Amino acid sequence: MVHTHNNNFESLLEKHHLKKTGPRLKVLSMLSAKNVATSQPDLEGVMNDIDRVTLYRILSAFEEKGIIHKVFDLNGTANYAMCSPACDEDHHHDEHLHFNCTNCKNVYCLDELHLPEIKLPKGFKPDGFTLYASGLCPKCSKPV
Amino acid sequence: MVHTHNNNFESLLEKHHLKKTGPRLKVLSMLSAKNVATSQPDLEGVMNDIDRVTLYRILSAFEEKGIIHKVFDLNGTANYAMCSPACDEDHHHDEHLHFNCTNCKNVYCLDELHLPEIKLPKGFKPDGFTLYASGLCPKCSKPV
DNA sequence: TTAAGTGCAAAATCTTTGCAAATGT
DNA sequence: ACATTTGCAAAGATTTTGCACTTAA
Repeated sequence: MVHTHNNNFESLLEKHHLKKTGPRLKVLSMLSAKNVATSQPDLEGVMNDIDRVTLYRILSAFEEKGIIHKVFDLNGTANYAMCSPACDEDHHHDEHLHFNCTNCKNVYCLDELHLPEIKLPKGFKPDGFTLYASGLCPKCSKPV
Repeated sequence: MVHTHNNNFESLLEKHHLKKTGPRLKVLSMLSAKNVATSQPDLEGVMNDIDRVTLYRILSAFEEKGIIHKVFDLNGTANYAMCSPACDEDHHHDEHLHFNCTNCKNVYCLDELHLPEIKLPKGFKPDGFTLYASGLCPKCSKPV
């Protein structure tokens, strides 16, 4: 996966015709520092210098542009993660696989995995799949 | 409560040591009338004679007892559906398959389907899977 | 009778909107 | 200079809590 520096963040913003502001760069570096999706509350906690409303707006702008994507965890709270390069404004990944750790509560985006083919009952015309698995992540399943 | 035939709803409530009240029976009949999961707002709309708070409490009691289960649609809103008989207080289904129609917004619970086996990266110890598919449901995919 | 359930009011959250001041280009 | 973006205040929406009244058992 890409190792992103500030320069990459800036060009990412440029690419989407968004101004390179402090709050936006901070959100980008927070999100890409983690390999897990981050919940809105957690983000607020870390960015206590950024207004809550600004955060909402940044996240929804990023989502609209295909820079990040939103995933709801098993409690229905929104978590955000960087999109892989395959995502763009018009077409996000079709298949997402998310892992929700019941111990540390982290949400892992396992975008690179392929879902096996799933057959639905007659008449259902799927255009995308999202799989949630819950259980223990590698860190939490390690023997102590 | 009116004396009635021993219908399924009443024995269901009895079984879980819940009193057979009007609001509860109404929720049960609403939910089992539909073969799709119903959102909280939709439920409120139909049950405008029942207090909103009462509805919250009924739903969470039912969920706790394993009578219904909650499923978040792709917008993160809670939808509720009757549990299959395999659900109980301690152990809901491990595998749920939900279909979210992008046209009519209905959420179908396809509990009877089996997920193919999914292999996760090393270290992940899954204990349950939930699959969301989005697209067109049979009704909406029918040619007009 | 009495514990459980309901309804209303009110608090606590969460999310959106409007607008003036600040900032990037 | 100009359009965007931010921060604050305030409105809306959603969910929870407290308490008195009602009801099923």
